Amino acid sequence: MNIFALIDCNNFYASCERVFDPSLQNKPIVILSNNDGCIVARSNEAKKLGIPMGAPLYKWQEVCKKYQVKVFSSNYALYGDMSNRIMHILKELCENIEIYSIDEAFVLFKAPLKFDLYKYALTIKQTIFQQTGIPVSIGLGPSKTLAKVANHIAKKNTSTGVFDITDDYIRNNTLTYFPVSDIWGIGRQITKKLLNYNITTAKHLHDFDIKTLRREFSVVLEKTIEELRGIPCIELENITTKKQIVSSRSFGKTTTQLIQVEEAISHYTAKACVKLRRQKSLASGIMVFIHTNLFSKNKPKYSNSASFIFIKPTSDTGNIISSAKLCLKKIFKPGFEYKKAGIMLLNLVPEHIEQHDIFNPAEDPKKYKLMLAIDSINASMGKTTLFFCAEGINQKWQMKSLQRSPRYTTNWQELPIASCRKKG
DNA sequence: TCTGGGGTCCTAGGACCC
DNA sequence: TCTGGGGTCCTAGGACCC
Repeated sequence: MNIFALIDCNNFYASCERVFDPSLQNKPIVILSNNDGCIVARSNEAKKLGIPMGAPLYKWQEVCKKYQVKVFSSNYALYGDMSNRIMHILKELCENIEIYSIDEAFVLFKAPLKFDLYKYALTIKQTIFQQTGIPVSIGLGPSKTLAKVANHIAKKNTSTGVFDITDDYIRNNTLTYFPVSDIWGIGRQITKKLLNYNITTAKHLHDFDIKTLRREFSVVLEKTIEELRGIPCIELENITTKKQIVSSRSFGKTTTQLIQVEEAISHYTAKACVKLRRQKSLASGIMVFIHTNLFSKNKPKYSNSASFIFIKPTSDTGNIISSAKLCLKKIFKPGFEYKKAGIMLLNLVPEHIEQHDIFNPAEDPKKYKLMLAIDSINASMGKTTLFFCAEGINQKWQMKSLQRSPRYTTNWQELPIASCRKKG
């Protein structure tokens, strides 16, 4: 039997902060979303205080003060770099790996297995901790969904941080106590609907007549049930080319000025184009959206979007920014206080498939080379070394990030300093 | 004062065709 | 009095994930 493993970092963002500041050990930590708005990650100590995931910081400000919770802005330069290091180690230790998110990866161990998988999982865990300082948990099972379940258990109920759910007896036992809402793919809406069938645990779902549920729900739930039964339906994916690329942000401060929204849109477009070229794709179109603060009770609300289809797929930042600006002009209405804007690159196609004909000659190769040159300069000398004028210089709309820790691993000025003091 | 950002997949329903 | 039916393609929106 093939076995899936899910390797998941424990409280990843909080753990990253701790690696470089050991005084944070055993202290409650929370990490904020972009713009310092919501709490998006918590250490175990913070979870114990009852601080929920996704809560706006201002609602928990007092609790944070009272219990001296350390509050950080998100530091993606640091988290991304730590993630790369961990995935690199995994690739050295395992053959078939799918990077699922910044802090998670699936590994497929193909039958016949020639070694003790449980022991090997312990080795993986120890190696990652030794080389990066990040603790991980590992779940093992015959399907991805079961590996996820096992990972949950590994995090909460084991001393080793590894749990294997492959054995039938262990699986049955575990599913009996596992809430249906904790299953991968079962969200709030489906949990609510399942309650009508008295399904509250993973075991209930595992045992229920699959055809009945198929009629009421979608094929997605059907697959989940099969997976709980140990029949893998969700394969390991190793392609990481995106089908669309989104770049959007809330502004640090609202703005009524077209020029500022234009700068922001241009900046987001430039960022998305870098990603586009990195995965060697071309975009067939762009969608631009803007809106005011949709939570505000007393101010006028407005939101709108517009899209533009290119004559032929492209990855040229200059051209795409011009199209983005055209879209923005169509939907921008003066007098509103804009809070957020963003763009989406649509229908991405691989570079090499691009069809040329006499009416649509290939993109100017010089322009393409220029783009690659800009990308490589920015990659080696810092993201903002070269940028398009349209992105603006003041960038008054830039997000808030007041409590970011140093970018310990990616910025020369912010490297951690080791000092030794002489005794006596 | 203060409410994230970036993705995927599936389905229903409309438009259109013969 | 009676107003087809089947197929495809596209899009918007919902649900989920981290």
